Amino acid sequence: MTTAGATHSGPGTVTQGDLSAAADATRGDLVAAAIDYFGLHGYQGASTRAIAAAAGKPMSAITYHFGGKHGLYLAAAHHVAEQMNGLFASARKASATLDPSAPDPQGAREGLYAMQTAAISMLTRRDVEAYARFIIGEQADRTEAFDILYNELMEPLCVHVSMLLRMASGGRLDEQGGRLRATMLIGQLFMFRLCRATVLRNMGWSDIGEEERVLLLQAARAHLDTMLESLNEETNA
Amino acid sequence: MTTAGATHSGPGTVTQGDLSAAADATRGDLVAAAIDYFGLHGYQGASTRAIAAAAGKPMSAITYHFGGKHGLYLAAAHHVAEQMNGLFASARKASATLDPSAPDPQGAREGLYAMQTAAISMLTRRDVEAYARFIIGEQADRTEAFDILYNELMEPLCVHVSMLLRMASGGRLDEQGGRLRATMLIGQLFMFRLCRATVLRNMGWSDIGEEERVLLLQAARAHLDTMLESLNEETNA
DNA sequence: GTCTATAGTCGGATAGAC
DNA sequence: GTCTATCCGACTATAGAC
Repeated sequence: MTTAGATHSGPGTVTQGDLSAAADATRGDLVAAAIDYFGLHGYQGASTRAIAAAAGKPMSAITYHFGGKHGLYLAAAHHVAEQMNGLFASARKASATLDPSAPDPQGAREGLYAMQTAAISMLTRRDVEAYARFIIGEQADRTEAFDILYNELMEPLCVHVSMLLRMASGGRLDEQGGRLRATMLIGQLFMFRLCRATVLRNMGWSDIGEEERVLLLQAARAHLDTMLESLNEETNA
Repeated sequence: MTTAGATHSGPGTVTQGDLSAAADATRGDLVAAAIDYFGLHGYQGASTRAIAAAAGKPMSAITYHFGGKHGLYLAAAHHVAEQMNGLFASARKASATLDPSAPDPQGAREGLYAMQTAAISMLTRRDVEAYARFIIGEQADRTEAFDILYNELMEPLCVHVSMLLRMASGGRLDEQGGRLRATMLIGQLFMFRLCRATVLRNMGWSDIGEEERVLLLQAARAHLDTMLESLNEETNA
């Protein structure tokens, strides 16, 4: 969503470029509000009135820009995938140069550490809370939005983690084993996002701050290390 | 919800006992339908009309028996906690006799295996799908239903797993460490329930059947074993 | 491109017959 | 206890002014 320095544009006083920039800003505001409301209240529970009001726009703006509630929902799904990928981008870049045909177990392990750190840093971000709930909501409905999220976000993420795991295990894991372990590793941390309220009360935490993130990262790393080492031992035995 | 052999009761032809039994059956049908609809569509997305229709009752039955939509929702929360506890009951019974003051690491480990097996067996049950989504929906709203689910289900479950973990680790885990690990262990498997659609597509599974459950249990056990062993090694070092 | 006003639908709650 | 009929509010979508 380019903001492009477009001020509020009176009719007839602006160039085409500014006009579409203003339209982009409107779309961006609507999508941001939409993710919040859809994530928190579900597709049906979120009203276009409330979303538009939160974005400071009239409801008819949704019809105009997205063709209706459903179109806005799909746009929100794309945005969620994009944002989440962005949050993982730097962690993935660190291990992007790894080549499956030239295994580097230690490099792969460090790539996994980076992914864990990135995941844990997301546990406190308020925007990610809405993203996560948006994703979960789709697991049951499985509309077009599910395909968007799966293809653009979940699949690439799982494939990457799975590849790192297989490389870090020195080839001890097959394709299926890698994907299974990747899912479990992701689930370990995802739990803290999805069941945040339960986890906070249960751990006696008031928030997931710096202190808690350190504890989590230590435990997550230790789990990963022991898992990889036990796999390697089996290989050596 | 006692079914108590109550047939359809015509007016004036039944005793009081049969009347309340029929009422119980009505309540039970409504609650069962409510969990389905609330779980799948959220609080707002589920309409009382649809719930009542699914239960074969008029909408006004909800007002009469539960005072309205909200009352039905709370009743559904109680039912979810009750049912989930029931599904874990036999696994918990196996380790209920363990006494923290007389540690039995091997017994505790077997208790954890039993809990893992119980959890994995839930991944295929359709009713548990609705339960799980019901629970997740509450993590954001945090209404009275959250307290019901937390106090009656999540808290006792986490405490039990945490106790088993601490005992199995030979006292190497402190209270906080036990709870943290318990959360992570639960999350590992919960992931397969919550993101079922994603996991199925990603693993190339069409369903989580006997074959898949075995794979999962093996991996989950292996994780638990390596975690416990690494904790014990640290103690011995 | 943006907004106001309006139409048509569906939601939950309630009253009252049986 | 159970059901039908009805009220009122909130929703999405749309038409049309600016």
